[in-house]
Amino acid sequence: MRLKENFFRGRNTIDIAKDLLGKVIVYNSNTCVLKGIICETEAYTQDDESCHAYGGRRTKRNEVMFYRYGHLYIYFTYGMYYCANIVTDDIGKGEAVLIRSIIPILGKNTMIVNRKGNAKDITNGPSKFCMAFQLNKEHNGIDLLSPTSTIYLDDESYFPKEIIKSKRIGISKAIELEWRFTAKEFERK
DNA sequence: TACGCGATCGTG
DNA sequence: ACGATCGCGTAT
Repeated sequence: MRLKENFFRGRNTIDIAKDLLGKVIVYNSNTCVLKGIICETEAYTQDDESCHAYGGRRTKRNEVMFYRYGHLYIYFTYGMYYCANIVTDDIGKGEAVLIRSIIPILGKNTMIVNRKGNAKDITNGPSKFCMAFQLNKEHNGIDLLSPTSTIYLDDESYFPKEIIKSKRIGISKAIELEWRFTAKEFERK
């Protein structure tokens, strides 16, 4: 069942980051359907120095972070890569969750092709996930909660057996916060 | 207009 | 451990 507004409404970003573990991200492209179980996330809040929208800082790049929860914020980094986030708060707040890793459950062959034929470790990193799903700036600002959107979140009853929290990686500020969440195994209920 | 750096990845 | 590679944010 597709996730609806009530998954986000009135809830804080940290809790949403945890609850996204086990949810399925679906992409209906023109040519195929791709699905993966979200298994690693990182939370980024407004009062978090390493967040693009820290202190309400609003730029052309991070504009989508200030949209309502459920929108997809995709940014370009390191001159080569994209990272995908899900906006988690109300309009004007600027909080989001980075999708760091997924487990492919449908369209894996297509993902391998999208990853230039490299069949190993195809989706275990934020930019690897974007490459496998061919997500780029064209998808920035998509509303995952819209009934007609080609990308959306689905609850297919996968539940993490255990959620491991740890420090976020690849950042230089607020590194002490344990806002990275990982689930290694899931059970279907 | 100029410059330094980055929520990464792949190779060695 | 390190190089690739370029848009963005900040300073001039």
